Amino acid sequence: MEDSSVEEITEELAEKLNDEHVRRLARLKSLSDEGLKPYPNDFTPNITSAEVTGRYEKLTAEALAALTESFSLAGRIMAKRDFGKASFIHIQDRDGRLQGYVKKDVVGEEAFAQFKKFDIGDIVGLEGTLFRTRTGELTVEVKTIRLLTKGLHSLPEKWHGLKDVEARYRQRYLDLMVNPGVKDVFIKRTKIIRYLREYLTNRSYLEVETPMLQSVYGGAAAKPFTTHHNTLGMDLFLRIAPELYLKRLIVAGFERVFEINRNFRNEGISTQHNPEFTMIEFYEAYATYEDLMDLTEDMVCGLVEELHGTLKITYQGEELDFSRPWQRISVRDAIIKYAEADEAVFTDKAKAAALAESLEIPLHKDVSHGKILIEIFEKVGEPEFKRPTFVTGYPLEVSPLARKNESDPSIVDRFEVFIMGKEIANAFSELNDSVDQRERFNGQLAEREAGDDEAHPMDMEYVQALEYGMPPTAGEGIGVDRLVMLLTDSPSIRDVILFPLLRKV
RNA sequence: GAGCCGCUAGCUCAGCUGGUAGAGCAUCUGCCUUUUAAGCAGGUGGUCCGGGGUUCGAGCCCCCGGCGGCUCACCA
Repeated sequence: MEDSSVEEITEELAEKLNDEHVRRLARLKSLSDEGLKPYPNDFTPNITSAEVTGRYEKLTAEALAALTESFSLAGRIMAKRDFGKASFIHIQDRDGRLQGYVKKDVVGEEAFAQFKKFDIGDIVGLEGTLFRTRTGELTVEVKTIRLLTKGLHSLPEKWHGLKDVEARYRQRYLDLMVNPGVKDVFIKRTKIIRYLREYLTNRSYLEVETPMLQSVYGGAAAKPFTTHHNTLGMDLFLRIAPELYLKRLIVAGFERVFEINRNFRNEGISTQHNPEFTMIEFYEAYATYEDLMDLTEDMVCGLVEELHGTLKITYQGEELDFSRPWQRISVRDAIIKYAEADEAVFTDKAKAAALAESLEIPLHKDVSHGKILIEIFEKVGEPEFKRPTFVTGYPLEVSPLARKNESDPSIVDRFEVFIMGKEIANAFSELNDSVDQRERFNGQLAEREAGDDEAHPMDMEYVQALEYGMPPTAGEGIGVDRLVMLLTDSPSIRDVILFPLLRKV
């Protein structure tokens, strides 16, 4: 029972594995044969490396020598420098690294002989007191050290780390283990999400969860993933957005709800797109899209300041200034300005189509006027908005869930936020007129039949919910991954998703 | 989906005009009780992404395929 988990190294096995793997298995076997439990779970550290550094880094060598307190730490051996009868190791735990000094005449002959069989990559538990080395490094003088888990592979190189991009994604644990900074990105990601959650919670928003498996998908223009429920014998979609369910909850009377969760869109993969990505969507009754502009500025600026201590940050070598007020421009003005378009394109669909053609924008047959305009905007306008910009005045036809503008019925009360040329947020005053909503869905059906397979599907149950009365409401979605990219200076969405989707090997 | 680039030891990378595989780190042996990319001396380690082809001979040239990155297209 003692070593049942330690494999015998047969010739057949050794042939399959590389030399290092075989050597480490042999060491584990040998330690186990000497009576060491190979995978113990009875070691409890009482401090972490960062806590040690935080508390004792400033103490002089003399002050440390006077200290009698003993500490126990656990972590992975990241470096080992042997000196015959002594050795320096660095162990890494969740919040940092700390050096340990293992001396034969301190730990004893037998323990030292065992320690010699420990390798870089092994997880150990150690106990000892603190001292400062001649070169000034705060170090644990190790009194006892135990193997907690054997590592059977050598770690990536100590100096260059793990560079191979594919390996970094497929074996993210190695990336996180050996590449400095990667952990920080994901810690920041968590802080960002926590900030957003607290910000809305403090404004009396209720965090909810709505279905990811849906029999009718909606809330965005995108192609869905399909799946199947065996017992119900029913095909289902993975949601492309939570929108229609969150608004049902506004009908229900929650008045302020939000959800932070994954959406799934069956479309291209790029540095800006992962098939599953995280959105925060929030809905507030008795608010308008203009209220949400203020909220967005306030929330994002607060976040940037909390994370960076300033509103001026650097993204990929360019300065990015979040200072308020953010620039505002309408789709119409952006097209006039950046496409140098004639006003007639807004009233004359043929002229809009001609402009699109001159910009080499491919359009399918029977495309709506509004869709043409938005395509033109995306081509010429989007890349221009480096600093945070609210774009308003979206065409009705591309906004089937948004409230019509009162003075211009060809547009809706909607904005998107662009930063560094990328869409970060999308918000609007919600359409709460059920009759209008039904007509808009019918319009989308026509678009679908005309060949737009991302047109919004009809959702009669949603219309029925609106019929019971949804208070005037404004709602917004923010692409969390993209926000994290900006705030962690990451060029690819895969840098901010722990396990991005890859083809299977 | 298209174009370009990449894939060589566990990791980071060299490899000329086609001539039979190399370095550093890791690892092994020896020396070494305050080092930190420890040091010194000497070793081991390869499905050169896979499959075909050309050639006396292919890591290198040609064809097919795989995986990844970037750009473009679609999308957030």
